[in-house]
Amino acid sequence: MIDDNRDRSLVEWLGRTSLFAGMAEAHLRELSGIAMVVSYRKRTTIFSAGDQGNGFYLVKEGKVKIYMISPEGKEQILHIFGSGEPFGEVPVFAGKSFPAHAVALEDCRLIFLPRDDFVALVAANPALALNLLAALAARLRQFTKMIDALSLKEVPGRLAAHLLFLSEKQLAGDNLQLELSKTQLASLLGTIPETLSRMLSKLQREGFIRIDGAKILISDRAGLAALAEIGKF
Amino acid sequence: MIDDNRDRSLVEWLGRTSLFAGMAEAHLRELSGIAMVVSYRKRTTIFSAGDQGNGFYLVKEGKVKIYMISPEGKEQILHIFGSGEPFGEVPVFAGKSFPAHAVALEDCRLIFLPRDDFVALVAANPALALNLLAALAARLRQFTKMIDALSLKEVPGRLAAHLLFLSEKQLAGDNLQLELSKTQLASLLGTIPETLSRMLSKLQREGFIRIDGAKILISDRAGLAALAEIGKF
DNA sequence: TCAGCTCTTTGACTTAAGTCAAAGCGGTCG
DNA sequence: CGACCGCTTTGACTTAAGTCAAAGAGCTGA
Repeated sequence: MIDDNRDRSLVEWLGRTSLFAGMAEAHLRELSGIAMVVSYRKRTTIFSAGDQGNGFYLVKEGKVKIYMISPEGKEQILHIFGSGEPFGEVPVFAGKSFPAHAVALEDCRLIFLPRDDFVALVAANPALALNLLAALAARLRQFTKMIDALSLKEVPGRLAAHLLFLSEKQLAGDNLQLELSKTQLASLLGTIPETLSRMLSKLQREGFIRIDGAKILISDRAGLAALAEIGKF
Repeated sequence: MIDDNRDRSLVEWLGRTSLFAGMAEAHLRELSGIAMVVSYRKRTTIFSAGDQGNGFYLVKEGKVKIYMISPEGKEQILHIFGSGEPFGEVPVFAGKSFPAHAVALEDCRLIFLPRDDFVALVAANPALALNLLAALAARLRQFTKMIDALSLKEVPGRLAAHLLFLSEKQLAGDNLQLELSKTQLASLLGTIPETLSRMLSKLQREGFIRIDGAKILISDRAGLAALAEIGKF
């Protein structure tokens, strides 16, 4: 679904994403030439683990969840991607298929960049290559933290770390807002809703936080930081 | 420690690594011009999490372990790298510091590539950039599997998957050889030696494998595959 | 060769977190 | 408005895996 009317604004938008920041106008035009804008309804599958990847995506509007599922149905969320973020690049550069599933968490508008055209563009454009390397390296760093958390920290530690991360990201002092349902947050933290619920109560009982639905107030930041650090009570 | 006498053979060796395969001779020469050969004794720290990364490494000889440690001392191994494999690239491209620790598992000879020189080379060399992208994407895929295993599979499932992986890698039919001490293997699988020992016995008792020290014979490949798939007994 | 390591195994026990079940709480859509 | 459906919470129970302790096994080097 190529939409010629929007080429101009698409070029501008692409230039503002971290992936394509700093690219010459001419290259951005080429890029927009190969880009396809596609839409997905909430809860629609974008791709599944094992699918062949013929290109990758950039979130224009909406939110996308990348996740894995065990045969018994337990879900582990790897990422939640929002506007401006790329996903699905692994098969483009490493070959093979997608290692995880992608689903639209909300109605989405995505930019799809077909593999071959895109690789040609990367080969001709060092700045783009370096931006991509930075993006993948940042994601490796994030996965490293996730492995660290899953393997070396208990649930309260992971939760504390996540709350501190959110508070930093939202720049709202000690107030923060959960951006996912508690069920989804549990899945992101590698646990289940019941356990998450108990741990949130526990953190409140011990005076670290104050819970009001999806709003949380950090009342003992230092304590929370200590908990995130050592990984357990 | 630049060793001019070895420039010729170094160029040839670099050209045979997957990272630099397919690069023009001229570029390989440039590369070897910025490369420093450094040696580390067994058990020596190469870098620690949090250290500034001024470049990255390529294993020439020996084995390197990349790992994290919890405050209580539990270790989680992320990778074991051998000859020809690069490590420590994350801070080169994503900025910031190393996310994990690196130690020499054996006496090692490493190639160190300083950041700035190397980035310039990447910018001038699309083939190199694409090789690097492939390497980082492959590592992301591997981490995805690791997160899947840690979060969605129990220890026997992870162990079964690892044994099948080893058997495939070693191309020795149903015979395989553990390449790490069982303590280190436990740390790679996200568990502890006692648990690993019990699970190996259990797999043997149930007829999946036959253990003889570090040699293991797969006696029920299909069963092991099923176990690796569903993740638990 | 044997003293002193580290690695591995086994046993008894503890514990974090998952399972199962049920009740409460909201929204929202006929 | 009210019935339904999904999300959340709570309680009782189970279980996988970690902890602690001790004994064996295997190497290594004096």
